[in-house]
Amino acid sequence: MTVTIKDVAARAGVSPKTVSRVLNGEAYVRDAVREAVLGAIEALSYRPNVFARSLSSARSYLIGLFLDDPTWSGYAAAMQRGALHRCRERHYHLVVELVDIDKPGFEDEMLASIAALHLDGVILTAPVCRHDGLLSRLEAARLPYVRVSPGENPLRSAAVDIDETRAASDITRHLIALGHRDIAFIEGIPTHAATPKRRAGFEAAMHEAGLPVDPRRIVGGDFTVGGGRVAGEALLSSSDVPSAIFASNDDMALGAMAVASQRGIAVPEQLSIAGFDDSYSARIAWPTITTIRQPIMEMAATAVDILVDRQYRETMQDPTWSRVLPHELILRESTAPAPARPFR
Amino acid sequence: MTVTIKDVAARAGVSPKTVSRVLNGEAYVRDAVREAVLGAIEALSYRPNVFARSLSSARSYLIGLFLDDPTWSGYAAAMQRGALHRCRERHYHLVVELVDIDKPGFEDEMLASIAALHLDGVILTAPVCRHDGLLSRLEAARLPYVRVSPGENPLRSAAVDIDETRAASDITRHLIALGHRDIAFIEGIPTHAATPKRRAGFEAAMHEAGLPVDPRRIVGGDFTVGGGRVAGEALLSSSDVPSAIFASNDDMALGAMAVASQRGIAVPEQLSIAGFDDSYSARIAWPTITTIRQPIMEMAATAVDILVDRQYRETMQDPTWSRVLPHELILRESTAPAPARPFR
DNA sequence: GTGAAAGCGCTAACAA
DNA sequence: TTGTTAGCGCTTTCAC
Repeated sequence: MTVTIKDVAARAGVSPKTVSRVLNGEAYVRDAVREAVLGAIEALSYRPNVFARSLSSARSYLIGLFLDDPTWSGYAAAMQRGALHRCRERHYHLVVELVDIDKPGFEDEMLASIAALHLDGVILTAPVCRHDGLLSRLEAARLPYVRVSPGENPLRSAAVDIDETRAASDITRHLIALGHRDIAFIEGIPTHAATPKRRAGFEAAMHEAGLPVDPRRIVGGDFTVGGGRVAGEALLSSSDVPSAIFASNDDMALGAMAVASQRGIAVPEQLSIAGFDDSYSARIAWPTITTIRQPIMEMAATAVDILVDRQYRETMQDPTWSRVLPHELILRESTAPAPARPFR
Repeated sequence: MTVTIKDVAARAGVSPKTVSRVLNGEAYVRDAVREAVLGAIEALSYRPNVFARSLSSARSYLIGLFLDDPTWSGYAAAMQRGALHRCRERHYHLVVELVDIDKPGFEDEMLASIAALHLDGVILTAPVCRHDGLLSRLEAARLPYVRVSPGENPLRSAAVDIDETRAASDITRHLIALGHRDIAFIEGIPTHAATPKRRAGFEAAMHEAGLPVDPRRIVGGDFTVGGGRVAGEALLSSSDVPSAIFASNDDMALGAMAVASQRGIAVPEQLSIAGFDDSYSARIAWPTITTIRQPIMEMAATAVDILVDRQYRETMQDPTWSRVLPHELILRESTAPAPARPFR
C-alpha cells in the first residue's frame, strides 16, 4: 500500500539504513549507491513518513510560527507565506499558532502545544517576542527560537529585522527632497519598540537637512485610524498647517487623511502625507499612501533558514546569526512637491 | 525526561493500554480506574506524543485549514482562530496552509503536503472550495473535507454556511424600516457564488415591501474599494440620487462612501450606506459602516467538529452533516432614517 | 562504506 | 474489564 523505506531499499538493492543515509544527506555513501537510491525513490515516488522519522530521531521537521493579533492586515499573512515557502524548500512543515499575549496562562498553552508537536524551533513575531517570561521558558525548555522585529534585547537570540530608524529617515528625506520644510510627525504608541526608532529617524533626517524640529509639530498617536484622526485634528484645525505629515504607520496616515479631506485640504496638492508599513490601509486609501515596506516574506524566510541550521540549534540562539534586511520606500499618490506658498 | 504513557501507567497502577483507552475515550474502563488515570495524567502533566500515536494508529490528529486570502481581510484570521480553539478542545492540531488557486499545479502542492502530514481531514474555505478538480482529487484520496461557504454543489460534502440571501434581505429590510424607498444596490463580482444570493435577498426584501427594483439602481461591482468608487460615481453623479445604497460588501461600501464624501453628500444624513461582511474596512470607515457579520469563528469550529466526528469520516462527506449558522445585523453609523425629501 | 539489531511511544489485535 | 504481544516506519547504535 504505502511505500516504505524497505521498498526503496529492496529496489535499490541496499539496506534501509543506506536509504536513510541518502535521505538525510549523510556522508559515507558511494556516489553510485546514492544515485541508485535516488532513482528508486523517484521511481516509487517515495515520501518518508514524517511520524516515523520524528519518533525515532527526536527531530520533528516542524517549525512553529507564533502570531498575535492576526487582524494586523497583511502582516501576518505575509509572514505566514514567507515562512511557509521556505519551509517547503527546506522540507520542513509549518505549524501556525495564534496566541493572545494578554490572556493569562498563554505561555502554558504555547508550551503544551510545542511539547505535543515536538517542534524543532519557533519563530516569534513582533508582539510575542517582547514577552520576557516566554523567552525564559523557551530557553529553559532548550527550544531554539528566532525573533522577527524584536525591538529589544538584540543579543538575547538571533533576530531578523529592518533598520527602522533608517527607514523613517529615508521617508522623511523623500519629503524634504520634495521641498517640504514644515513637516509634522505623528508618533506611535509608546509601548511599541518601533515608536522611538521611527521618531529618531524622522528627527535625524530633519537635522541632517538643517530643518528645525518644532515640538508642536510632533503629536502622539496609537497606531490606529482613530488615533490618526485625533492627531490630524490637532495638526489641521488651526490656520497654521504643515505642508507634510509623516505618520508612524499607515492607519494613522489614513486617519489624518480623512481629516484633511473633511476640512477641504487637498492631498497631495496642499498637504503631503506619508505612512509606514505598506498595509492594506495604504493601498485602499484615496489617494494611495506613500509608505515604507518591510520585506516581511524574506524576513520570515530568513528566520526559517536560521532555525533550520544545525549550528544555530546547537549553539542555542547565538545572536551573531541576526540579520538586518533592506526596506523599501514605496512612492504613491499621497506625496507631492510642497506648494509654493502655504494655503492659509 | 519526557513523560510517556508508561510513566502514567505506573503511577496509576494500570497497564499502558488502559491509559490509552482513557486517552481515546474508549469504553470498558471502570470509572474508578479512569479517574485514577486522569489523575496521573494531570499530576505528570502528560501529553501524548503525536508522532507515536500517528505512527501506530493511522490517524494523525492533524487537521488542515486551507486558505487563499492574500489580503488577509480578517476573515482568514477569524477562521484560523475559530478552528484553532476547537482543535485544542478536541485535542487536535491545526496545520494552516496558504494556497494560491490561480497558480497552476497548486493541487499537487496541496496533496503533497496533505500526504506528508497524513492529515485526518481538511477545511476548505470560500475561494478554495469552488475548485472542482481539487474536490475530486481529495475524494479520490479518500480524504474527508468540509467546506465553509461553498456557494455551489451543496450536496457534494458537508458544508458550513450562513443564509446569504436571508442576510441580504435582512439588511435591506433595515433600510426600508428607516423609511428608505429609493435604494440602490452594488453587485459583487459575477464569478463569486455569493453575488446572486445577495442580489436575490435585496430584491426579495424590496418586493416584499412593495417597492420597485429599478434596473438603473443596480450597478455592477467587483468587491474592491475601487469598484465601489466606480459604482458610486455611477449612482451619485447625476442629480437623481438614491437615499440609500446597499453594497454587496464593505470594501465597495467604503468606495461609494468616499465618492459621497467628495461630492459633499453627507452620510448618513443625506445618504445611508450599508455593506456586508463586517470587515476591517467597515470598522475603520468614517462613519463606520452598517453591515452583516458572519459568525466566522463558529463556522470554523463547526467545521472542525464535523471533521473530527468518526461517523462523518467513515461515511465520507455525507452532506446531511451540513449546517447553516445565524448571521448578525451590525448597526453602525452609516445608516439613518431617510431624509424627509430628496436633497436635490 | 555498509548492514543488523534494537527501540522511539503508542495502539491494534488478541488473550485472560 | 484489563493486560500482553507485536508491530507502525524510521533512525540510532554498533558491528562488519
